[in-house]
Amino acid sequence: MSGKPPTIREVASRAGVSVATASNVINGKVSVSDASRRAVLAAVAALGYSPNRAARSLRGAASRLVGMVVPDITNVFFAGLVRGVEEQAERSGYDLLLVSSNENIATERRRIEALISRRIDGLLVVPVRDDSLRPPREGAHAGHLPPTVLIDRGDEAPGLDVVAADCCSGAYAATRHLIDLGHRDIVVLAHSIGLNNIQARIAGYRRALEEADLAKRARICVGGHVLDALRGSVEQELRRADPPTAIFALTNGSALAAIKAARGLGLEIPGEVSIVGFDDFDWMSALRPYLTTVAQPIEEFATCSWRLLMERINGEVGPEGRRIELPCTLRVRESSGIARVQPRAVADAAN
Amino acid sequence: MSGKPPTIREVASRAGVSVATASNVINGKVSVSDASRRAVLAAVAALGYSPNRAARSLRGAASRLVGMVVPDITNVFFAGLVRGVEEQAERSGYDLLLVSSNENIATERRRIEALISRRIDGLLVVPVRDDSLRPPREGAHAGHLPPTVLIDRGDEAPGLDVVAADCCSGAYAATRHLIDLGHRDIVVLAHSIGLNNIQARIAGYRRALEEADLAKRARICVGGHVLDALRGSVEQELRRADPPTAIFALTNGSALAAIKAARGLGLEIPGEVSIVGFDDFDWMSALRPYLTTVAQPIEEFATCSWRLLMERINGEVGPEGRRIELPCTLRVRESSGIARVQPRAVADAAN
DNA sequence: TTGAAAGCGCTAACAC
DNA sequence: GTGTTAGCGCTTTCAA
Repeated sequence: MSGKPPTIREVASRAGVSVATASNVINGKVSVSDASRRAVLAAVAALGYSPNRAARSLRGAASRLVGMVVPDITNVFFAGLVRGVEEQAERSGYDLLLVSSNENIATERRRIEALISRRIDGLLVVPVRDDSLRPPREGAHAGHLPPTVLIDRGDEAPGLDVVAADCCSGAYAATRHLIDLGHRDIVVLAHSIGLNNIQARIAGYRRALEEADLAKRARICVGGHVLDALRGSVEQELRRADPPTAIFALTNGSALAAIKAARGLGLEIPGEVSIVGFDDFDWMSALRPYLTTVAQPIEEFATCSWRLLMERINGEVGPEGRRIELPCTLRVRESSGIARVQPRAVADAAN
Repeated sequence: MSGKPPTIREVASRAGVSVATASNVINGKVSVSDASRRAVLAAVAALGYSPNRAARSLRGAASRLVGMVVPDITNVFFAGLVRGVEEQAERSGYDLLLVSSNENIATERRRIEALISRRIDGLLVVPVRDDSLRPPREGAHAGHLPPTVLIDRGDEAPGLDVVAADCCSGAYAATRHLIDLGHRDIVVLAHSIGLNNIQARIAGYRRALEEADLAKRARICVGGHVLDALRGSVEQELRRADPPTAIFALTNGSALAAIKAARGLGLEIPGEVSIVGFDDFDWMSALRPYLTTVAQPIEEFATCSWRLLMERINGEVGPEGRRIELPCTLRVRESSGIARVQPRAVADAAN
């Protein structure tokens, strides 16, 4: 249909000027005579010319392109993050190239490679694992990463900044809230426990338990990434002889699994089992009961990580990695209530 | 930190071979001696070399890059679409560059421009408007679009394929279902009515109404893109002297608004008002009542649009645009029930 | 103010 | 099998 895109040379010849002049007009840096300018602009319009950015960045110019990697675009938390970052990028005159790693470390590596080979100026990553951005062999080559900021997950890696939530305090507050409501058997629910941020949430949970002399009753339920499997694990937990009176779901996905499990067993929320989730977003407000949850500051994640990235791209900071932790907010709503006194009896009655 | 990325020339000299040989090893096309191959591979590893794709595609090679544009990445429908397409791309050995237009036509144009200037091989777009991909001035320059497939929205545009759902039939089935349940006052809810697919849904609704001699009772409520505003519009509708007994929400966002409005007014679903939504996804299953909805075949959207795109990229089809409509599925669940007999009385009782 | 020409990293044609 | 080299589209000296 559209044949080959026109080059700057065609624009120049059509305008009757040299390519250098055409380039100068297009980039509007150097002073050009009004006649030339008009001619070039006319040629650009007539030809529908748009500069080949690949060639541009080949020549050494900044690409004004930033890559972003998230583990799962259908996760509302990551989607919100993307939206926030995109707004920042727009404002700073950058384009955002988004890819998803599908929680798969090989895919992640491959996609990042693809991004880098497009000569992006910077990289924002929610890594699959805390150490996935670390070079394969320690001490070996750095892998030529552009300025990079890790979000939500990731240890301090050499030269990489990390923006994360203060998950420990958030989880502490949630657990504390449950304990204050009289809960003694609180099970924590997670997809997996390999990630630092999940570990931090568990640490916050444990700390609250310890303070209440409940340390021995800590119970952690790990159910994997598949919704139905996760839900199955919760049901199993709920069917035990000594079922928990509260579930603290450490991610939005596990909160969903917890709700479905309780429903499936015919348990009232929060009457028979309280549920506290993580993250907060629109669709939760249609839930009955409305979920009590630990909200992460998505907007701040976006602005903060963008700021760090810009500082790195502009070379305003040293090589050492920085770590910023943003506070979470406990939003008490309807899904958490007074603990039932005799867990077992009530559970039996439900049958 | 990482200095300048190594070039193929450095790899070649370190391996003691020519750049051509290095290139041949890296691209693995031409036969190369084992010794050279080993040397080059070693150099690549040692240097952490990764080919500059910008330079590659500048040389004329396909970029194996496909761009995708969605109006709002936080919309579960679009997010699901992206996930599906990504899987297809992966399978075909393409990388996916995703950008979002934020339902803004200027942003859309700009981002597409950016994508094109990266020399993508193809483009997948859920356009902001049905005609946003049409060249500004008819008959003027084509704008040098690469092979492009429109998804979900879009008229037949010259040379552009369109993959959409058969919204008309889907909406017809939903309306029919409501009518069969005894509903006579069904209001349709939408963000706006400018889009073809929304028009098609309304057409299906009208057709069902006409068949039941209810054509005169058609009622359309348009509430904009802001959740709270939309919800306000629904509440207003529900507060009328002759309130509807059922709401047919034409998008997942408006379904959410409808639920919140009914809740806010203390109306039982489906006892006092039935709700049927559009789209289907995980979090809906935690809703009580579970939403009756018209599900669009997201997976098929992805596979089908990818297939069309590949056909275009490989030049297997003529220049005329194709249009494919995929069937929707009505999923009857809990939010739709028998219509209450005396709408007004019940509504009053609720106060 | 303008133009000629070098060269970014790479691949492909061609010669050895 | 391997090396030399032209040139992709662009920006950027450097001269005119």
